[in-house]
Amino acid sequence: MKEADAIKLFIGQIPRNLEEKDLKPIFEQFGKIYELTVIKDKYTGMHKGCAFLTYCARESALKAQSALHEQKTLPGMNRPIQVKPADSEGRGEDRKLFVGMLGKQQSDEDVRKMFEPFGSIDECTVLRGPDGTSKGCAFVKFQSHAEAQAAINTLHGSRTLPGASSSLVVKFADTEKERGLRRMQQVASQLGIFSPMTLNFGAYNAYTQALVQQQALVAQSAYLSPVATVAAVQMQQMAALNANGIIATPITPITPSSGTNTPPTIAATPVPALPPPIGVNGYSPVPAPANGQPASETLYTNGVHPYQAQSPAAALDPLQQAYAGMQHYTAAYPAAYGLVGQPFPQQPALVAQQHQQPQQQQQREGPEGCNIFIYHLPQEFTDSEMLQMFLPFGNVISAKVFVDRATNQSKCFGFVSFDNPASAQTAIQAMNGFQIGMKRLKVQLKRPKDANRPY
DNA sequence: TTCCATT
Repeated sequence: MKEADAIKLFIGQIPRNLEEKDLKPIFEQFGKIYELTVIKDKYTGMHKGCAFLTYCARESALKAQSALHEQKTLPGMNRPIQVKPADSEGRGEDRKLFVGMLGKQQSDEDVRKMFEPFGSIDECTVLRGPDGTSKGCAFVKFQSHAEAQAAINTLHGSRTLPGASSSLVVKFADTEKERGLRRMQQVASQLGIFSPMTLNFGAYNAYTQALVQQQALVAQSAYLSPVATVAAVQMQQMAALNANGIIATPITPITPSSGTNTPPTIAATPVPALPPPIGVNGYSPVPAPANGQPASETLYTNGVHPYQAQSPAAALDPLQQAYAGMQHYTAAYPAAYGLVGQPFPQQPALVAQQHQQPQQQQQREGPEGCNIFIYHLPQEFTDSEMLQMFLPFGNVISAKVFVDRATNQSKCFGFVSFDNPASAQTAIQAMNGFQIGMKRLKVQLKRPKDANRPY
């Protein structure tokens, strides 16, 4: 039926309204088709805009590739059709580079010229927005890993291009997994579940899993808007990542309620709506403390005692953190919070304090040495989330994210004040350099007001 | 400053 050395092709950039029967005529002209499958979402059945194609003859695949790949654009598509061996056919990894800090003016050709000396280039594309303006970065794929590595060695940081804010970045491009994680963060923040206690809990992961399955079912029944369907698909991707062990949490299968269920809400405030923990089985990524204290003592002290030096987050080597990426985020965040194994956040200490001091609405500063400055906060972090982030380290007097007056957008920095310097120091130790996504928090003592005016 | 999708 098919030759032993047949090649499975990946077909990309096909309109989502084209099914196998529509695609067949396009490809049949190059030979007899053994198998043609449009790739669909596992849960929603949504057409993903690409397909796999195997010809009976290897020769047909080669002919189709040279005749079609990047050669024509199907109706409704912005980019030319892709016809190339599927990833499963050979290795495609570790030879593609991400190039950052390009000037906005550099073209594909400019970039190609820069990288040509290091080897044979398979692809070279400057990333552009919808309006065609360069995003200041590019992908360059070499034929071999060694060539790509050579380019990194020579070019990375070698110079600063005109119009770029820092020196040239040349590194291996994100893997599929890393992309997935990035997307996950985006979705999480869009859904408003970015707050510290989300994503990190076993209970929440199980909850997410339940949501995913429900959403998928409901989406299939066409109850949901396209936006919600997309969300469901992305949630499913999150679950897939989860299942791949990136988030080291056991997943308990959920049987969705059948029949006349109301479409669940992906709520803006999911935390209070969380169901009881589901099948977490006491799993915790935090190692037992070495000091002989019962683990539960460590795990349940948030907001009650200042954090100890043995704080798992504080103990992490910053270099480890640099490579741990999102995994670090998911694993160490709850540790920093002392929240692992506890499904719901504690009563914030600030609430009680505000209660005691109802009149004082001012931003309160603690004494000198008690106030910390936090920079590189996630854009979507609010006062409350920052408060929660720092509660484990002591009594928080105030937590304020600075907001642009015109746009109401966070300026991504803020201040937290404690009632004693030790808490501030503990917070700095634990959270300075803490990685969230691709950024790291900068946490340091707030400068005294007159710091810049020595006299 | 991370893309267009890889059962």
